[in-house]
Amino acid sequence: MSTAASQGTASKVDLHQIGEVAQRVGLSLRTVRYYEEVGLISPERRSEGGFRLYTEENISRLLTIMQMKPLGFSVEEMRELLDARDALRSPRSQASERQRAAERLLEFAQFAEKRCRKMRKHLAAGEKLAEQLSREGSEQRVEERS
Amino acid sequence: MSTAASQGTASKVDLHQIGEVAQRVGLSLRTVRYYEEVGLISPERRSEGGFRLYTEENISRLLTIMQMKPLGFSVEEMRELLDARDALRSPRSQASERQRAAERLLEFAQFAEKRCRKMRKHLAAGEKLAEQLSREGSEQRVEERS
DNA sequence: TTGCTCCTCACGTCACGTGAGGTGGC
DNA sequence: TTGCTCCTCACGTCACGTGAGGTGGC
Repeated sequence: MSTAASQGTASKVDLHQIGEVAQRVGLSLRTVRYYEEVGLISPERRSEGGFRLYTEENISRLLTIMQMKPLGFSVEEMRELLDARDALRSPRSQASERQRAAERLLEFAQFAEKRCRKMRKHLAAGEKLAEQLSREGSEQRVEERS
Repeated sequence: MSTAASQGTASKVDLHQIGEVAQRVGLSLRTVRYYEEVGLISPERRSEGGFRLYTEENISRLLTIMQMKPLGFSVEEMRELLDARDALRSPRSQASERQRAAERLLEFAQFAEKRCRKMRKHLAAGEKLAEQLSREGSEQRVEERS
C-alpha cells in the first residue's frame, strides 16, 4: 500500500488476497467469489494452498463492476460490457471484432446514461422524501381545528 | 381520470382497480400484491367478486414507497416508516406515542439523507463510467507504437 | 356471450448471506 | 503451535417474476 510504484522489476506483480481486495473495493468475500462463479472476474492465479491471488488489474475490473452495480446492471449485462471491453483491448482480436466491440461499448454508454437520468430522478425524489420526513418529524402539533 | 375534482359528494370516493394503480405508480401487479402480503399497503376494500379497490390515499402511500425504494430501503424499513407516519397522523394515538413516532421519522430522515449522499456518489461514478465507455467506444485506433 | 381484468396458489430466479467443517501461511 | 485468513459445499433469504387454472364486470 506504500513503497512507491514498482514497474521495472515486474514479475511477481504484487498479488493480493481476497480479504484485502474485498475491503478495498467494498464487497463481501462472498460477492467477490460469486462474481467469479458467474464469470465476471477471476483471480490471476491461486497460491499453492488454493488461496485466490489478485493483481491490480483484477482489482480495477472489480472497481468497474462497482461503478455499474448501482446503475442496476445485471450480472449478465456486466459480463457483456466487460467482454466487449476485453475484446476491444486485446491485441489479438480481429479488426471486425474490435469494431463490433466498440459499437457494443457505445450502446452500453447510452444505457448507462439512461440509468443515470433515472437515478437523478430517484435522487430528487429521495431528497424530497428526506425533507418531508424531517418536516413531519419536527412539526409542532398545532392542529387545533374542528 | 378527468371530470374535475369531486369532494362534496364524497361517499363512494373513487375506487381504482389494481391494474390502473400499478400503471400509475409504476409497479407490477405482482409487486403491488406482494406489498400487501408483507403488510405495506392494503386496498381500501374488495369488490363483491374479490377485486382489490384502492383510494387515492392508498395510491399516495404507494408513491411514498416508490420514493423509498431506490434509496435501498428494505420492505421492513418501509413498513416501519409508514407505521410511524400513521401513528403520527392518527387522531387516536396518544401524545407519547406521537412523540415517539416523530422521533422515528427524524431518524428515517437522517437515514434517507445518508442514502441520498451515497446515491450522489454512485451517480457521479456512473456518469464517469458512461463518459469513459463512450470515449473507449469511439476512439480511433491509433496504437501504432511498440 | 365474448374479452379483458382480476383472483389465488405455487414454483422459479437473481444476487447474494450465512453457517458448517476443514485447511493454509506468516 | 497458535490465530487469522482462506477454502468449498450447500441451504437460506429477499423481492419479486412467471405461469397455471379459474372467475368477475362492463
